[in-house]
Amino acid sequence: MSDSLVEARLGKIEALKARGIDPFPARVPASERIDGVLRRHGGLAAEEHSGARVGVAGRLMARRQMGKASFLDLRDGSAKIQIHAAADRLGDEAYRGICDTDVGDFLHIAGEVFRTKRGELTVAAESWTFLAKAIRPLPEKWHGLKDVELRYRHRSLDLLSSDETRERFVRRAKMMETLRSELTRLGFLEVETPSLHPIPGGTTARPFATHHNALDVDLYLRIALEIYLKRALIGGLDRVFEIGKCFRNEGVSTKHNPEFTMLELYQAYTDYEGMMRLAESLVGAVFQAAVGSLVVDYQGTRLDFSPPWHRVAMLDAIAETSGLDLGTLTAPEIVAAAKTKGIGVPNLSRTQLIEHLFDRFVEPTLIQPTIVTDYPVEISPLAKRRADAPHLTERFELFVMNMEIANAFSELNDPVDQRVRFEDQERLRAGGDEEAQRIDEDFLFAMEHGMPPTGGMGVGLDRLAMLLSNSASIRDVILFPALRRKDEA
RNA sequence: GGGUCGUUAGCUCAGCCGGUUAGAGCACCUGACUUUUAAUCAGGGGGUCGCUGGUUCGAGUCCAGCACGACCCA
Repeated sequence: MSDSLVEARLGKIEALKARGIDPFPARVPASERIDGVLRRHGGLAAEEHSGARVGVAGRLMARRQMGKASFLDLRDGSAKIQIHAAADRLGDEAYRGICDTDVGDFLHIAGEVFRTKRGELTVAAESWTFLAKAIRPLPEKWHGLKDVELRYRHRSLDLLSSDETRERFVRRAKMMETLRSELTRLGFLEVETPSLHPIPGGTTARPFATHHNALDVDLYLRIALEIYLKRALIGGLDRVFEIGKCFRNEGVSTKHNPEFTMLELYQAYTDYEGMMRLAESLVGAVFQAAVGSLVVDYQGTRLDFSPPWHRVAMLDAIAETSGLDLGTLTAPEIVAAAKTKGIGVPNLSRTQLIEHLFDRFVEPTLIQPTIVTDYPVEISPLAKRRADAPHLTERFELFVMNMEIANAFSELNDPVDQRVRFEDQERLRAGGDEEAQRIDEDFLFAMEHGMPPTGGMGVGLDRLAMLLSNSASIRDVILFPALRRKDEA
């Protein structure tokens, strides 16, 4: 087994100790990040010596040994640099010591920066220090980890051996940084709200349930950030946002992870039209920062995020794609109309039929960024009704590549209507719909003291990160995605 | 939940129609080598072929079940 490799490495640890060298020292000689060294000495010509001494610390990634001299590749979190170790410069004992290190170990190297005749910027080691020992070999240096299961289960190794994987998470970090700086610039305040909710609210989804022993109450991991953020907004924090994990006890797929990251923001004195403009500008800023362009390739499809995005009302989109003009048709009339067009549909409520037809005909067509507006009131219990069509709401969802990326409303701020909506949801729950929302009296109590007209939006950041990093699966943009437990032994 | 495919050394992969002791490259060990960069050259060690059962004179290979994963579908 691999144990022979591990045992050999453990033997090296003992050998280091026997020579009085700590294989895991706490102190590190002065060092600077490798990218800084590369930048500062980038102007050196081939075979030119800088005369400058530097200290660098990092992981040994490769070794090319030629007897009494070796080239090593040392990498830190910023970059990689070549080290030249030679017996005549280091002395025989130090050279033998550095030859005894393994790829994967951490070393500190001090020496002069020069450029080799082949043109590679290199540190000519004058002294070195052991920083930490690795007792298992790194993945294959050229192919890295190809088995996706290993990549997800052992992400540290994937990150070490794949520049593409690193780049995905760099882009994700730029996305987060840009969202925070843009929203802050616009006067939004970042807040944190509870993850443990007595009533899982803000959307329809199955929650994870847990129990607080000391308080002896059942609690749920949040499925959305919405309700508490609106309570903060009612309190006068009238431009707020939160970036946080939400949890849904549902299936796992290339587009779903049971815990995922949401951005939710609420802005008083605007509406869903304002949210459309904000979505365009925020997403644009993110693409500009992380990719440098509003036009990107995603899995072979060219996506153009330049504003304004296509906008279409839900029922219009259904009419365009299915040929079914639902108008004010009742559910049985819709089923009949579908039949005359040769479309078989299940026997559902009017709203469920709308959702069904949308999923079946419209969603597959939504490739370029598209804002779908005017959702039925029954499935939008927290959104304001359209004044001219009270069965519809001022709500939109952003779709890209058939994926729902964002969801936004003119927020319902009428506490009387909000109570009616909750009661409608409770009726659905009583009728067996486990995901229907529940009356939240604390939320209503706050709203009853007055809530300003508000636009709010939620953005699925993992999916946005997929688009930014050309990732086919949500697992590629989550460092440690949910996987089934694999029993050892 | 259903279908298809996959699982062989630490990693990347071969392994044909079921037939001797399961191979290669990287990594590792030994030796040579002072400008290499997937260094090179010579030699060596390393395997519960995912797990369990079945068919067979004989199973990495065929069959069934299970586990894990990927993709597609609901």
